[in-house]
Amino acid sequence: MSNQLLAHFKQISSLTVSSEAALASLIQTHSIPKNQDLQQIGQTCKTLYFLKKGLARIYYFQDGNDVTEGFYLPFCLIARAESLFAGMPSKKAIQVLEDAEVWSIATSDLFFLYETHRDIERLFTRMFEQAYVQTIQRIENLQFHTAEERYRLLTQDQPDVLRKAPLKFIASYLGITQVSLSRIRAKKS
Amino acid sequence: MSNQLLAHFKQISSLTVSSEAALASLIQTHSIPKNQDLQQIGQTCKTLYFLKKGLARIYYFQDGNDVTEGFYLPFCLIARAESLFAGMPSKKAIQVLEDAEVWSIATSDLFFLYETHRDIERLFTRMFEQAYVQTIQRIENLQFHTAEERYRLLTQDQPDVLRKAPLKFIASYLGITQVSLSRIRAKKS
DNA sequence: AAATACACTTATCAAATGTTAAATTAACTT
DNA sequence: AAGTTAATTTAACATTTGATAAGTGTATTT
Repeated sequence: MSNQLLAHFKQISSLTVSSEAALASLIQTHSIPKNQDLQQIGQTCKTLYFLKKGLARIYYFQDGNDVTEGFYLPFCLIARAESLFAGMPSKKAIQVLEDAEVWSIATSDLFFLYETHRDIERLFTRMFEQAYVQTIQRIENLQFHTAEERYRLLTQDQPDVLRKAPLKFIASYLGITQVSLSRIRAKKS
Repeated sequence: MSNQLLAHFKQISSLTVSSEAALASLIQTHSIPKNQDLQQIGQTCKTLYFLKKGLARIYYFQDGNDVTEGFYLPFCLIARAESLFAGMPSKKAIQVLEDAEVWSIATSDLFFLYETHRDIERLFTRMFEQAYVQTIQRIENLQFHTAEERYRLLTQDQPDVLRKAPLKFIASYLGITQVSLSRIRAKKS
C-alpha cells in the first residue's frame, strides 16, 4: 500500500533496507471523504500526512474569516509545523477538498525511530527543509506583488490547485477577497 | 569570545562537553562596519551568522526595488536557507545596519561535525525548525492583514527593529511603500 | 554658516482592492 | 425536470494604497 510513498522517500534521501522496512511499518492508509477535516483546530499536530490522491488545504479562522494557508497535492508533506515543533495545540485545521486517499505517520513512533535509524531522521529533516524553503518563497510572492501578480504566479506554479480548489479558498490563499479575485480573472490576460 | 553564543546554544538543546568544544573551535568572530554586506548577492550560502551586537537584514532586488526580507537581532540565526539547503547561489544579501560584532560558522565544517556529534546536528536542526516556524508566522501576518495592521504587529513583535532600522527598509519588509508607511505612522493610534 | 546629501513627511491624484448587494451560473436533490 | 442550494460574477460605491512631486527636517562636509 505504501510502496509508492517509500519510493518517493527514497528519491529524497536514501534509506537502508532495514530503515525502509521500519518506516513502512509506521505508515497507515485511510480513505477520507470530500470536505472532511483530517485534523481539527485545537488538536496538537502529532501526525504527518501525505496524499495518495486528492487535494488538501490547511486553514484557520482570522476575525471570523476562513483563511487558507496552503494547498497540498499528492506526495507533499502535510503537517502543521508550528504546532509539531512547539508541541502546542494548533489553531489550524487540515481539510481534504476531494475524496482522498491518505498515508499517515505518527510522529511519536517516527521520532522513536530517529534514535536507531539516522537515515530516517535525515530524510524527514530534508523534507522539512524543503517545506521551509517553499514557505520562504511564498513570502517572496506575498511581499511587494500586486494581487494580480500573485494570481499569475499561482497559475504558473500550481495550475492543478487552480483547477480543483473553490475560488473562495484561492482568494484567501492569495490574501484577497473573492470579489477581487473574480475581477482579476475577468481581465483579459 | 564565543562563550555567550555557546550558552545560548545550550538553552536551545543540550551539548556534551566534547561537542561544545568541537563546536567552539568552528566559531569565528568579526567586526563589521555599518551598512556593509556580510554576504553578497550571488554567493551561495555556506556560512551561518549570529550577531553579538548590532542589527542585520536580508534583502534582495525585485524589479529594481530593494526589498527587505527580514530583520535579525543578536543571537538570531542568520542564513539564507533557500540557498543553503539547495546549494545554489542566493539572490539575497545579508547587510549589517549598525556597526556589529558577528559570530560565524562555516557549514562545511559544521556538517562534518554532524557525523560524529549527533547533539550538534540536533541543535542546528532545532534552530532551523524555529526559523521555519517564524517564517510561517510571518505569512500569517502578511496574509489578510491591512498595511496598518501589519505595522501594528511589528511595533508589538519587534519594537527594537522599529527603533533602529530606516523606514524605507521597514516599509518594504511590510510590503508597502515608504510613503504609505509614513501615512500610517501619522495616524493617531 | 552655506552647501550638500539623506531621511522622512505631506499633498495630490490615480489605481487597486474592500464592502455590500444583486444577478447569474453551476451543482445537487428530490 | 423542477426546485434548491452553493459558487461565481457583476455592479456601485468607499477605502486603501501606489506614484509622483514637493516640502521639511537632520546630519555631515566644507
